[in-house]
Amino acid sequence: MTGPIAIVDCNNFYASCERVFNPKLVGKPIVVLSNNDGMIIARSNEAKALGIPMGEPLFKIEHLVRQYDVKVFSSNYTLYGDMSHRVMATLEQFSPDVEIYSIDEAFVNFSGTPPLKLTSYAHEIRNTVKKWTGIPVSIGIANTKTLAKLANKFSKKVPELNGVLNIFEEKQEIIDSYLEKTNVEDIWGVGRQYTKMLYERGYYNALQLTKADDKFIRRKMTVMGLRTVMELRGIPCIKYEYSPPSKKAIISSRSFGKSVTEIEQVKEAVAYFTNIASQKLRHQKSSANILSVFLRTNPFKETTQYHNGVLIHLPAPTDITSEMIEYAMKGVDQIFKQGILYYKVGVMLSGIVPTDSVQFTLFDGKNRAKKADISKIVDMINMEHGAGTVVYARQGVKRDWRTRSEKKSPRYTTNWDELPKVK
DNA sequence: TCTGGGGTCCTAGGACCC
DNA sequence: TCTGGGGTCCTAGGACCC
Repeated sequence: MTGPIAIVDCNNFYASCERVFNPKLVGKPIVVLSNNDGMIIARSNEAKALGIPMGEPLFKIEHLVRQYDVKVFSSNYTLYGDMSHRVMATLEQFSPDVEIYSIDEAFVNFSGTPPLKLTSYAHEIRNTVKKWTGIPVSIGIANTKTLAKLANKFSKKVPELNGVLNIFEEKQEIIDSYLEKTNVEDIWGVGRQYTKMLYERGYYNALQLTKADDKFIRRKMTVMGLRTVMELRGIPCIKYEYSPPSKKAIISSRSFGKSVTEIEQVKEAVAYFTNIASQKLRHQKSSANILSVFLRTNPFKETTQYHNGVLIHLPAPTDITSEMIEYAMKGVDQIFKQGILYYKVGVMLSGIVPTDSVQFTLFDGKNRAKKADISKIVDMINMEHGAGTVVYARQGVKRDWRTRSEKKSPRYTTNWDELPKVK
């Protein structure tokens, strides 16, 4: 049995979040920057209309910013994360089966809704989300996830649709007309490399792709590509996930606000990222078998390039911050080289297992249990009193390697001191 | 001066085993 | 001259997503 699947996608999510608490920004071009205020990662429609591309470094569009008074923001993930929760909670009022796919998108299972009512129900959802959270969303509905994503693109692009396109059990010729109007690079699952390959072989739009030979697709695009093509044909291949499976890898990394050369600074940063990663690990009640540390220079600079990483197999799966920091420091010692301008470091935890399956060995004794308790207590204090209330000494206090973020909006919804003021 | 961070899945190839 | 076959596990690298 296959029912209708909807994708609900927030329009220009980060830019919309900035706008919710700052009505003066309505109608103004807005861009949001990556960590370090480096490049553009989100744009309002007005900014898109000015021809500002995604992923462009800020310095390359300074002239546009000045000329059109573009409002520029550093990314404010605390705000976006909280707004995301509000949107998702609203969706859960309408269906128990909400699969949160990313910070600004969710698949919603509509098996229980009569097909004739789908479109008006989607409009109702759209209006409610806007009213309750201030965030505009667009909704695509179809028989498969890939077709729902495709419908979603049109719901955004075509103003007459008012933010909703439903092609569930639509006549094949109507679906074909949408497929024909979709370039291969706009298909979910087709990226830059596959686009190039497909163009070279004369496949330009999604309709042509549905008629391609399965063996050819399998050979050139692996089973993933074949799944995409099947889904375009209306055959569901990509599962609907009710509750997200635990993460199989957890990464924490960031580029520095300035070049770093000293091993002590690298160690502080690595300890900091190890702490972040292990908190995420405990949050999903998991332990890790493998910890890897990596560091690299800035690939855009012409200084001596160096990148290296080290994979550390932990003697037993753990979720204890202090243990992980210890191993991470040894890892840094192994790969750190003198005389290098470091630009980015990070930590990855993998080989992840549920913590309840981990047995403490006879030799661990009380000491280890105590350490595990300390990690949990630190988490609790930081949750209650704000992140960073208690930190591990290794992380340093000065942290002058920190990321730049000079144009950040207040944490309107999560920080007592930064709530919007009533005049 | 200035170019993100955090994930997923698949495949090929090497090491090793019997 | 002739030099197996099948399996597992691991890692690196490449593709994709937002």
